[in-house]
Amino acid sequence: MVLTSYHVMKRMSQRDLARMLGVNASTISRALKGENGVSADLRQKILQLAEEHGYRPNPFAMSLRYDTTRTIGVIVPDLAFSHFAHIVKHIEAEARKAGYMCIISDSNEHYETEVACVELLENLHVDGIIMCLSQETVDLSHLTRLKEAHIPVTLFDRTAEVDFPSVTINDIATAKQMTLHLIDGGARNIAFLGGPNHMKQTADRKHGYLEALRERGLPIRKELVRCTYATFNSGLSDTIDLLNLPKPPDAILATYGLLVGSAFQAILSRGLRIPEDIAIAGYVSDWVSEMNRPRVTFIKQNLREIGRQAFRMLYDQMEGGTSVQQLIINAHLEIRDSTRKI
Amino acid sequence: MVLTSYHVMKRMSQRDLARMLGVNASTISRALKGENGVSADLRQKILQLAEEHGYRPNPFAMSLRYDTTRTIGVIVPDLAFSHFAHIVKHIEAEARKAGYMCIISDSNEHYETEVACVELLENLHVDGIIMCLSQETVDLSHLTRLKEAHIPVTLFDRTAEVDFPSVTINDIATAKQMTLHLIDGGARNIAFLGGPNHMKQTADRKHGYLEALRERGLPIRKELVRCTYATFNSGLSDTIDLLNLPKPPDAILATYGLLVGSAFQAILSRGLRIPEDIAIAGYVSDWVSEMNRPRVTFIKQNLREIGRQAFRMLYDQMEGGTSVQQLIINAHLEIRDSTRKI
DNA sequence: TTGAAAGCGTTACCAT
DNA sequence: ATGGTAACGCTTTCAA
Repeated sequence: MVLTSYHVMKRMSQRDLARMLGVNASTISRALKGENGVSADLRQKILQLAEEHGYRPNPFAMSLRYDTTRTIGVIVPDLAFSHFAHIVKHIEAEARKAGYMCIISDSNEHYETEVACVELLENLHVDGIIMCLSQETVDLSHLTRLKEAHIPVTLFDRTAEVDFPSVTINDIATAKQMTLHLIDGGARNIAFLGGPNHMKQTADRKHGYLEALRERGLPIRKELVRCTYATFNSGLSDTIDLLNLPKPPDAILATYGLLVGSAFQAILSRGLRIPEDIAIAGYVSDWVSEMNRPRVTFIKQNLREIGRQAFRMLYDQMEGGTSVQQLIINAHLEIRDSTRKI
Repeated sequence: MVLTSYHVMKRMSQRDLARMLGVNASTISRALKGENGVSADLRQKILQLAEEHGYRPNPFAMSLRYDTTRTIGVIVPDLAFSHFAHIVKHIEAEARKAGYMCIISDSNEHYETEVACVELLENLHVDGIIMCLSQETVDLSHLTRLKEAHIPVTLFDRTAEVDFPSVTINDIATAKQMTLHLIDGGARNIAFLGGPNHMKQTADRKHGYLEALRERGLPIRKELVRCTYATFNSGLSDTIDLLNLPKPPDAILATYGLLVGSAFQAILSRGLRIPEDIAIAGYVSDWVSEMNRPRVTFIKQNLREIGRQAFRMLYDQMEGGTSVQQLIINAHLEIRDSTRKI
């Protein structure tokens, strides 16, 4: 076997300790677990010996016995995005506090990869999975399979229509707020850059956008609504298309950090000014907004809370709770320079 | 294809399959592993039954037997940084290709947390660990302990003086390049913002900075060199201090993305212009440079290659190779607007 | 070609 | 208070 060559020293097992002391393994187990049924004397000796030899329990023996791993899986569409990285960071911190380890996987926004990740995690017998769906994901059979196998799942950000516990922000309301803000700032032709239409998140945000237009009595210009599989390049060409329209938009609402980036690039490289010629608002993180010039008007999300709650919801299920709930964490508009005509 | 109702109850084990077919478990094992010693007939039946019932090997039984987990640990100082998130993403991708899962932990730049992470991973019997040291880490006993336990380790970015395989960029050369670029752009009083002095990375970058000054015959102004535990706030106050000097710097070289951010904020909020009043260059990712206005002159690192190579080096060790090597991946200067006087 | 049994580390149960 | 044994899932002898 590959491993044996460098694992020269073997770990101390309870059985080893038992042999050393000439007692039975079950006695060692009792002593180590702090159960009664061991004389104070013997327990003392056992604990000391274990300490001396650096005894560590073997988690695989435990997993094998109890079919629980105290490990959860986390699947994100793209770990390189600051948004997801932040959330993962907080999931990990929360999980560690509760004694769980995290296996992080990256679907790269691809359905096939996502399915493969789920399968791997399933094989690993993780106790539960927290995930954000890829943009490509339409078929949810990998999720329903998890449900059938009684493996707890919690979704965040991008959820499904099927019933799964989920943590999201108030997408409709925030998109509406942002759109109203743009309108009140003088915008009359607001473009909407979103992900694919099948995503509930996109649908919700578009809903909010349309509601705002309706509320202010503005016409819906279909050619200003761009919902496709979102990449930096798709955002770039969509924005260029928009700028080439006979009547180009005077504001852009981008539902995805990536799209804000490409919109910025397309606009600035054409020599237009933000916000004087065209305003931009979008769903980016505080940090991205801050680093950008002009600073981007954005929806401030509590990423720590999203991560924490996602883990808590998963934890509740792992502990036996079964109630399906949708948790909505309120986010709100933060106005910066990209929509403020100076 | 019928992995439904059976999945609901319990996982299929080889023993279960054996009972169903009225054969011995060892026969199932042989058949499933493609070993000879099973009639073609029986093997066929076994494979089909396994398929039908969605049999999946139990990794814990394997781990228990072989003391190998096909899991590696990854520890970063802050997953929320785009730099680390990118590297982790590529480590994960490479590991998955090789059939390894990743346990990601975040030390939050704290020594205690880092030690705790190492301990957890050790207990989990990961086959190896890839890590970037926290800023606080001076004592390396947790690493030498891993070495003694024959658990392969590979460091990246921030390495130690002790002999561990590592992947870094050419820190001295890139810092020198950047400094020369600033000088050649007219800067005469270049400040250096770094991490703590005990970090080899900081030492190397400072080395390159000083070498450039020497080469161009510029005096070293000690009050312009700020090396402390780097946080956004420390960077902020350091920059403010620098700006308050009787003879403030006309350029800043920041060795850490965070410090670039705080320097930007301090400078801009004082109403100074970049690069007209003060130039900035630093170690940020392409993406951060691009999002920023003005775009930041930076050292372009191949984060994918760093992640890939870090995993390869760990893999080699896990496969039995023992050679300690230091791999240096060349990065280079990318000039943008933050140092270009227009 | 197939079966039986032991062992990996741990614990629950029953016996002493 | 302690020992013995079986069990978790799988593989590896060795025996039939």
